[in-house]
Amino acid sequence: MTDMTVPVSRNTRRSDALSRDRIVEAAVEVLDATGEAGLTVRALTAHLSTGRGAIYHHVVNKEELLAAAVDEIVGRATAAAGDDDDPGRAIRALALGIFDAIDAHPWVGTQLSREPRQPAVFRIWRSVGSQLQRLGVPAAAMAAAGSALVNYVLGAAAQYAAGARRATGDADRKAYLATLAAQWAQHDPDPIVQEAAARLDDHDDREQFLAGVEIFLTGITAVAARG
Amino acid sequence: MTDMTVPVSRNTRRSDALSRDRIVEAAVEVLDATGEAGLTVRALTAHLSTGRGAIYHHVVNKEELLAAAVDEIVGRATAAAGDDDDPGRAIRALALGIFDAIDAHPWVGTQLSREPRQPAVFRIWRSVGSQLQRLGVPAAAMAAAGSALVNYVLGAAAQYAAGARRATGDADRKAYLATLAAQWAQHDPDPIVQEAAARLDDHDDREQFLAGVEIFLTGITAVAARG
DNA sequence: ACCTGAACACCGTTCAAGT
DNA sequence: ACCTGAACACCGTTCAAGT
Repeated sequence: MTDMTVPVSRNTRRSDALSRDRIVEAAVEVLDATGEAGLTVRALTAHLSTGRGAIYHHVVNKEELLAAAVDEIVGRATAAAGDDDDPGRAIRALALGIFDAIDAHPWVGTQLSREPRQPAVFRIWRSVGSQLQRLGVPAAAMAAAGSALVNYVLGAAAQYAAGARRATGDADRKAYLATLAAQWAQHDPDPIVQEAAARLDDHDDREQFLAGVEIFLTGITAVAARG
Repeated sequence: MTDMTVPVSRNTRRSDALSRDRIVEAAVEVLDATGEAGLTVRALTAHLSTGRGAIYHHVVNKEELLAAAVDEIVGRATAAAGDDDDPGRAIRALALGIFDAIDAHPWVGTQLSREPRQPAVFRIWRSVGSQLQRLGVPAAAMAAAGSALVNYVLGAAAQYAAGARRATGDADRKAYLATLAAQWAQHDPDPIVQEAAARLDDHDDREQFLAGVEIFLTGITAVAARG
């Protein structure tokens, strides 16, 4: 069993005033160290060495806190990938940035698809929309194109997050996929499932995620051209 | 004289043995009536008029129970939409079947994207895979095509579920989308967001979901042809 | 074998009381 | 104003005890 305890803050500057930003930062640390289930108000107050009620002085409730933590990570990812001259490359970079953020912080993937009205989702919509516009997608097709890409990215995020949750790093992920493939193959005699399982066993899901983005880009270009 | 024997309970099914199927059926009823948060072991035992521990005689834990409830609904949806001669039409029907199932049972949408290793997700993979095969997607492209489509459907499922959770029926959903659009527009001055919000206000999300399926089908066909 | 329901080890959130 | 921590109203799960 791995030790799941969160290290107590290096130096108890209890005299610092608590703030929303400090609480969100602490939430990210607790989530990274112990996962979604590990973020309890009690764990958070222990990490900040304060009382439970103090949290509620700066944050409405746990849901809002989680949304803020997700937005923190997604904000970094979208900011890091926005400055490519070619909009197609910018979209691939944006998608990969989100993928890698979820690989590093699996709780982000799960939380992103739980609530469409959260800041982080607005942020993704905005980035996707601006790149699709630069790509030349006409206004009439924008809503369909944007939601197709956003839904794909969020769907993939949630699915891959389950793998990343159990296994971070390349080797671990390969092992996870092998197990998953075995489970599928055992669970279902259908030849298509068997085939998919066999391929799952030795593919790179980061590459597969990108292949999906490629399919979308090809589709949106063709649909926009004939629409 | 009237018969004075008071029936202990009109619900004589109490004497029926409890079974896994009966428990799953009851879980679906509780979920439909009170939503995800309403499915507690206590509520379920009340609905079945039994003790808490009895549940654990037939079901491993709450997570497995939820997965079984989701599979029940998704099973009906995939069965209803599998017999079209044209694989393209069959895929659209399959996607719409899942969309409508989530509209009627919003908790399905949220739960589907939470765990890739659940029976309902296998089921969707299987249906999608078999139709893509009939569509002529070569084996080498199958994993990418399948995961693109499945991830899109699951991502959309989760996003639309949030709308359906608050508003079932056409009029309510329109009202929800109008509120969401207003919230976006207020939250963000970016012209692209403003544009998206304006369109969100008067579109049909069922139609938009289908437009996304169309984009992916077009992309898959084009990529498979040149691959 | 199947079921019961009290007990256990947790939750998020509130609020009178302190500084 | 900001913080504390006991108290409240819940959870899912277990298990000795009953039939």
